[in-house]
Amino acid sequence: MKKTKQRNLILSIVTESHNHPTAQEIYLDCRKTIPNISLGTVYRNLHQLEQEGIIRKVKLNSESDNYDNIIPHGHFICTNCNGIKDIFDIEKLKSIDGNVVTDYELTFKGICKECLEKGDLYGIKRK
Amino acid sequence: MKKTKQRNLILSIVTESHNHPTAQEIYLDCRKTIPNISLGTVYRNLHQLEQEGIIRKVKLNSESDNYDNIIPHGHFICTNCNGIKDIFDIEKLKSIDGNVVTDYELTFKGICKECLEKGDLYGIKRK
DNA sequence: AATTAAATAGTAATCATTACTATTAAGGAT
DNA sequence: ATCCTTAATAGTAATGATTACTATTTAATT
Repeated sequence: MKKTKQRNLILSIVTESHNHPTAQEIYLDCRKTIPNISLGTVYRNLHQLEQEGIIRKVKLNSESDNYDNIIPHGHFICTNCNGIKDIFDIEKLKSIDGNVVTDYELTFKGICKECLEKGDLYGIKRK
Repeated sequence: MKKTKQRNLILSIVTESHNHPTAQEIYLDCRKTIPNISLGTVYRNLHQLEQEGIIRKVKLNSESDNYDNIIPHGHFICTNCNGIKDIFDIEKLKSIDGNVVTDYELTFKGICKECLEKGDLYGIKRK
């Protein structure tokens, strides 16, 4: 992976903004620095950086995907103002730091019991 | 909300399948019973049923949204076979029922502290 | 400086979702 | 049971996010 100013800029926007930006938002932000950057370049780099485990894609409230740093944390979405906060403490479910929790969504990833038992790892069924 | 055979069918597919189907999958399943059902009808009913709190939209691995029953539970996605399991027990993070957990995503929803303090509820900022 | 392969900009294509419109059919009133 | 009103539907067109494609540029190596 070659170093380019486009990739560095995209990476810094995702990791330093703490705003969970979408590809479109990253694109607009990039254009302040590199006015003729291509939207395709933004998408391609987001995929590559995600593949390398340098950033991660998260699915929040918006139609489009959001991108975030890889520090493990959850998110709190206010259903009133649509604001999003990072949550590092998962102990108190009814109320977190004064925010009232009315709903949550939890998704784990890993290797399922059946694949482990069969030894069917990295097989052709992999997406 | 009037009762229609299309809506009943869509609802039963979402709540009885336990497969977290996408709109497309629900559409194809519906066509076995109502061959000329419209894809728009599927989307419209999914939205209405979601608004009524009868079903919920979840964001899993696929490009498109998935639909699920409203019984509170998390999901376990196998990164090897892409299978999805419902998770009702959230105690053991490293290993759940024999599945190895390597990653997770947690999203809360509710009303944030700031909105509560301002009394800014159901305001114009609402999405 | 010359070379090579990866990366880019710009554009076209794809796919999920939404919008639109004329027609159909619930469900209440007569 | 028939009429009436309005929501719901089927079918199609439009939108918007993402991906694919291609000629050109550029990072990194010789």
